[in-house]
Amino acid sequence: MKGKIFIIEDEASIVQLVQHNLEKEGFVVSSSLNGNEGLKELKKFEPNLLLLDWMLPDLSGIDICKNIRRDSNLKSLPIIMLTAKGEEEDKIKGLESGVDDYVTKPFSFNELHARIKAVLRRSDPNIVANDLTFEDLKLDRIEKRVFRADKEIQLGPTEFRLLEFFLTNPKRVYSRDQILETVWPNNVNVESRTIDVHIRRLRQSINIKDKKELIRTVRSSGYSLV
Amino acid sequence: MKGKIFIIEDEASIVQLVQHNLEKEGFVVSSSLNGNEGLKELKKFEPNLLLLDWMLPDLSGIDICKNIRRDSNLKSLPIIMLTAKGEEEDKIKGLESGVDDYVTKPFSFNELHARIKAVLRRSDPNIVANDLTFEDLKLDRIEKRVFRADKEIQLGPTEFRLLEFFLTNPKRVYSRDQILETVWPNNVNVESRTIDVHIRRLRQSINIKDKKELIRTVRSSGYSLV
DNA sequence: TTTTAATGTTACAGAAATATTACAAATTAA
DNA sequence: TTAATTTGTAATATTTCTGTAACATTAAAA
Repeated sequence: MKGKIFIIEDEASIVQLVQHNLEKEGFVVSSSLNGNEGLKELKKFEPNLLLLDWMLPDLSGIDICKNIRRDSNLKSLPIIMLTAKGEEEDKIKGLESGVDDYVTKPFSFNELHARIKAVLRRSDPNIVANDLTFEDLKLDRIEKRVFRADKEIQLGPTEFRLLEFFLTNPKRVYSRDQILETVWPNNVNVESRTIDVHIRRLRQSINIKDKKELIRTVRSSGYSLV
Repeated sequence: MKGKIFIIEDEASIVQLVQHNLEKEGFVVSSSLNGNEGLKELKKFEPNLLLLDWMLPDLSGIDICKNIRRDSNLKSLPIIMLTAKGEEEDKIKGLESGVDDYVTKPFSFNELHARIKAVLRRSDPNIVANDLTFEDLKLDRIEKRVFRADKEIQLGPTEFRLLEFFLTNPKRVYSRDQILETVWPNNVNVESRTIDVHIRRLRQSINIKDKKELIRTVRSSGYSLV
């Protein structure tokens, strides 16, 4: 069971696409095209997460949000809001009124999916897969622990994110730029060579003598997990 | 380069979502919200594939289709049509008028993506494939690995690119100049004879005893995969 | 056959990419 | 605050790759 998601969004085509994709991912999904009805159905449906459009014909997203936070049964329902490009003020209002995250339209499904997983991971950990494994390597996202051959390994924050990144797509070769984009916070400028150093640190931590090297260097291309 | 895709579809939200997702996948995408303009832009854009809505405000999908098939430059342009649920008759008409495949709304992006790859693989194979194979030779572009008869082979960066190049058009004979242009980074000046050396290195790596030579020398013309 | 042009082979020096180390600044914990 | 940890970079070491030149071999032409 992957959890239940409710969508309140007035653009039918968006609802269809998102709903279809989420169902393919194993979520149980229900939706409503307007705010007032949505609120009612929502209470019956008891979702684990709500996708909420910010611009609705009847009720505004902020009203729905407040309404939910006032309701003791829904108080802790995670909400991801869908905003149109440039509605920066709304984002701020949204975050103030208790929204957990936001996604700007147009968004790719992958982007939305990643946000949903991230939010669910915080609020409802056993709904989402939290363990990444590869061979005798295991990474627990909840407890932030890493094991090699059942022995716990201590990693610094950056090395943890780096390994987490590699584990989401083992074997695939990533360039330094790709690694930088994904593993480092946005708009941070670090030398591309810096990655070599972190790779070195990660290698040192996860390598066990007599066990094979897990990180492969692909000259002129990047690195991958092997 | 993954290829260029043009979209003619009047629902802006669908266009946005599909375009965004396709661009994330590495395609170059352009689009138009109506038929007449679309046809014009299409000719300028020169896509590898067209996504065509069947219900447009001005021109019908079938008209566009016929128009395209009549144009000698666009004759072989692969078309995937987007139909609403239950327009079965249209599908038949569509296939008769030269559509390559169709997708029924609402569709998941993955579904669409799969269709696109399938159609492109037929029409324009080297745009989409990540695995290149020829006889018992296999090159994986994602993992950057090469196998001969299921045995992994280690190649340097240049030899890898060289083999990748040959694999996109096996059997075809390439002159040294053509090889140089494509395999070497632009505005690099290397002796044409240098290629002989790399060919030699590649041969040494991919040849297995008792197996036939895979690279053929065509005296005074160049080399090819055989 | 001899000659000639094209390709094959080899070795090697410089270039390029990566690995390693050390350290100071920044961040976090105590 | 001090101490400990983490980070990014620069400097240096090491490894691997590249291009070329010199010489060898082969195939076609004369």
